[in-house]
Amino acid sequence: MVNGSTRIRILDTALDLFGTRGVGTVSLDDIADAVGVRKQTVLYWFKSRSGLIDAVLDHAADELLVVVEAAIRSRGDEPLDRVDAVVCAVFRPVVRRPALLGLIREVTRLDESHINHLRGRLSAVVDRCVSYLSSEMEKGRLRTCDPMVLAGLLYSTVSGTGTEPIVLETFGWEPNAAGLRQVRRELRGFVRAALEPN
Amino acid sequence: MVNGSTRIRILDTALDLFGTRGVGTVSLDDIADAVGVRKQTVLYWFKSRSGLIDAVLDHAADELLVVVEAAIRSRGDEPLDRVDAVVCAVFRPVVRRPALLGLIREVTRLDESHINHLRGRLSAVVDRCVSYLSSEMEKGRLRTCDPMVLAGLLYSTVSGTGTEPIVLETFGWEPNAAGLRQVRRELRGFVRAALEPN
DNA sequence: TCACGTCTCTACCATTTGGTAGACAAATCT
DNA sequence: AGATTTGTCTACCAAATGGTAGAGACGTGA
Repeated sequence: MVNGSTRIRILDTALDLFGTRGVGTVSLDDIADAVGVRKQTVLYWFKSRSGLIDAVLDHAADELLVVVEAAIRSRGDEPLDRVDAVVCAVFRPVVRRPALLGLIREVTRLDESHINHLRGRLSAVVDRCVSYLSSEMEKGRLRTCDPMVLAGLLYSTVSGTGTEPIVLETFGWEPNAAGLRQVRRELRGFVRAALEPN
Repeated sequence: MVNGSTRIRILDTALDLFGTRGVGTVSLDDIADAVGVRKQTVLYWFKSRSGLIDAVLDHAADELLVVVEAAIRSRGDEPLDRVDAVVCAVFRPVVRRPALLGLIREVTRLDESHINHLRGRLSAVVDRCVSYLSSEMEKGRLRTCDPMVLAGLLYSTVSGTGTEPIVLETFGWEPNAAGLRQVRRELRGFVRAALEPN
């Protein structure tokens, strides 16, 4: 594996295509064409379509973990600020790499083995988030509710907002840089309001 | 078109398959097998795959509209109760017909023509929701923010929560009737907290 | 009875799919 | 130099895909 560049180009391209068009509707030929290579080269680097999917999920998890971990450690003690930092961190790929969250969202359409693969990669962060929310609730610094379900709700809100520009457009929103900034502002306000202690 | 039953069975089955597995990964053969009929029978009732997709989107929009319209008209004057009623209404299909919201969410993966088709069917309700939120904000009975984006956020939260049980499971949630009731309870609390006037 | 519209079927077809086998060139090692 | 490993390619293949053409079963009205 001296020459990693082709492998990585395939991984990147596959992530983009899987994330924007859905895993199930992207063929090996599509990926190969986009990379500028033959399908058999893809199958040289990844022994099957299924293996490629797992590798791409790993790739995506890596990218996401770096961003989230950094945000979790940042910014003071106040939980609302901390959550806000994570929301911003997860929202950043929406602009910089829209396919990333789109791919994570594809998990619903994958089969058990790929689901468990991805779960294994993300479970640590997920557990950390849930127990953090839980401890802050006990201290009365967040609205009291079920921390597990709350984490899921937060994920749904952020990921849904980031991955469904088409839905936002239906609601009358304009898909440009200014529009994106506004969505982020509203998203942050929404989450903050939903979490403030009673 | 004396015998509508085959047509409707195809429509229902296609909605379930499209909604749970994604439009792009379901073939005409899959649908035909599930209905217990040959692919050519499907192509008799719907002149092409693309035509079937539009028809299924109509079917889904019909189901959804009935539910939402009823909820909008229900329950007193207080906007938080009204929104709550709509949230519950949209959440009901999650239990009764999980594929319904899953299909709506597929809109991101469809091509322009199908997107516009669905948009046309839903725009009336969408506009109504946005202007309702807007007027209640002016009266100071909802947290003030951009009503369009807020509507999008609400949609993302409810639909994401309903269509991604797998994500919720990753957060440690248990997928049974009691779990669903709890998710609904938390979802309602979350939305209510996010909307309360400041 | 006969013609006609309705409905589902069998028989194909061209294209695309994931995957195998192996040729060939360039680099690397001995 | 010769042998081997690495990376990409061409040439295939069987299965599945969306779609066409048309046969035949069925009931209904004249």
